[in-house]
Amino acid sequence: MLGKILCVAEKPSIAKAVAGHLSGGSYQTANTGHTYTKNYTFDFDFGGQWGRCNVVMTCVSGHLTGVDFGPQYKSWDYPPPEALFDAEVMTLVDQDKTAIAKNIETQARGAMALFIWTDCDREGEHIGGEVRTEALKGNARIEVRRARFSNIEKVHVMHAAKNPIDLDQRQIDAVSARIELDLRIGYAFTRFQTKLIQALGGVLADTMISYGSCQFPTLGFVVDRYLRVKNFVPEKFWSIKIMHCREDIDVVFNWRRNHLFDRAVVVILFERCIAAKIAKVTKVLEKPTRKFKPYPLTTVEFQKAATSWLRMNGQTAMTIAENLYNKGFISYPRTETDRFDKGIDLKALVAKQIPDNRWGLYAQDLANGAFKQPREGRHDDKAHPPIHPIAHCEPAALNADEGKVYEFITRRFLACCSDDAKGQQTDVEIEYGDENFHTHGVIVLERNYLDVYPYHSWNNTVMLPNFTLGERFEPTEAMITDGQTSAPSYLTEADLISLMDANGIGTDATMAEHIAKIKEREYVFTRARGGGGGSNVDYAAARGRRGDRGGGRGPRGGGSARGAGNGGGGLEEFIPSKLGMALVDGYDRMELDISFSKPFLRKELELRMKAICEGTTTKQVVMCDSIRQYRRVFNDSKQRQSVLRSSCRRFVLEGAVQ
DNA sequence: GCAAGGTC
Repeated sequence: MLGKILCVAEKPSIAKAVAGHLSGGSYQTANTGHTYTKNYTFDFDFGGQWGRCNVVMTCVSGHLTGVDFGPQYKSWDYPPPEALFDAEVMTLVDQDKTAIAKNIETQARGAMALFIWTDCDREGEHIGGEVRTEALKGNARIEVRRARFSNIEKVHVMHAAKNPIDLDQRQIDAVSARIELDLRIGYAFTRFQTKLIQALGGVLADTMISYGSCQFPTLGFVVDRYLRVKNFVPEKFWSIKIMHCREDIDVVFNWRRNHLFDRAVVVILFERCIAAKIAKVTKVLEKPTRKFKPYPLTTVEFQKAATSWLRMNGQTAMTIAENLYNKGFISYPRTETDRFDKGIDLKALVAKQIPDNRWGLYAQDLANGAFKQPREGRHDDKAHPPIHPIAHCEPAALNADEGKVYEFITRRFLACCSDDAKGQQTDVEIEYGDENFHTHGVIVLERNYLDVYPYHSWNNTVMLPNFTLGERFEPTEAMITDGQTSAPSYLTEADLISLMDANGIGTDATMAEHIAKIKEREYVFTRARGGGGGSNVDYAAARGRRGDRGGGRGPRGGGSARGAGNGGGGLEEFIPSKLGMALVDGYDRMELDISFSKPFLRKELELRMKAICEGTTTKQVVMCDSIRQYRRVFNDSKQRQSVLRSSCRRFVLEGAVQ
């Protein structure tokens, strides 16, 4: 009779893949009482202390538990919100996960060991801790180990199975600190500001005004850019442009000084050029150049591309990618990794695209020898490869939006496996009077990846006539040009995602949700770029539109209905509502120790989590310090609440423009 | 009625 080992992965796909590798493809499948999870049974030789064992491989579906306050904190009236900073927090298995928890508890009975196969990131470690808790309920003596793996190639999985490590309690602690702090500050401030602002009445009387450590900085980015556009003062400038026609080509030479803000100075310098009459070629440089193929695709880059090039919002794009993943067409869509692991057979993946009638010939070309190893980015989450197609998919099998996403992911992958585009560039510099001018030409010689990746273009090519170093010529024309500095643009969703990414707001899997959330709360709205008159839409009008939808919330989770239509093609840009402006303005005027509309608070939490992981501090210390800090900010906010109240009155009820 | 993070 063989000993038993229970293996638990973070999600069904990993459980199935690992079971397949360890069993050599033959395992028994049993239901668990939960729709998405299965138990796979087989034998495997773990070597060392365990030897050949009977294995049950199963999984959870993300986090097993959630946190909440006790029933005595249900009311928003009593006790006051600040009580939530000390209130006991309960950790309970989610309602819809009880069957999963029970399955682990049951399977742990009679098992010698529990092997945890959750993703090798911080959240995965915490999920591993949740799995351990359930297993120990069924078997207090079970030995708990953790498999360390960064991809699900067979060799790698086998190695992970035979070389388990321990769960990292520090990472578990770091995540549980984050969970508890987000709950306390989120609930406390949501209740505080909602009650405060609802009391103003009018359109605000029944508005939910949530606070979250990710929502507010996201709103802050939108407001910050809005104000920069609004407060922008254009400045006039002047420049000198030289034209010369040779070999029937009109060449434009641009001024090395670019432009100056003093017209009189430009006129003097221009007159000296004219007086000199003859220009002299001081530099002619021809050299090869290239346009680099893109990096392997991360989730953040996928969302930026989808919102910029595929005309859909980030949330819709993610939902579609998840569907394609669940149907087995693409790899896991939540990844920070922008380099392919050495073990992965990229050529085989390319070959799978040969049957396609859009890019099949191109894939064939790569397979026939044009294949180039993808570039290696610097990010590796050690849990998932870059997003790539894993099976060919006929267009007819997908709806329009799914088709666009699949096409993008596939073309991106083929582009990664191609050669860079190559060209020849020419730089010519001239001296004219005391001033220097330059021109730049490019000829594309080999398009390479551009042939399969229409999202990039290299069309700004300019062919230059021949110039010789040291030659002198009289320019055809010289003129003073004028212009003015222009305001930055309002944020696009891609810009917003970039800012969130750079500032550690949300994760690849949640950024789109935070953006959707601040739209749902009507802190911000989007409109087609160039639309509107430049002032933000009235908050009351926005509320009226919600009423038109029948008073209910928008379709839950159903991004596709609204996400697909972007008003016929233009890029969408983000504008704060009057309520969004009021919130940022109000909290800014309160001058709290730590700004709510900036990413500082979240960044601090991230640093504290990192410190817990590195062992330089503990969860207890972090909880104590953070709660003290939050409570102080809360008390300050309460004392200065009239400031927030008057901002809301001014922006929303009295309709101030700014 | 409130958060952010996993995942289906």
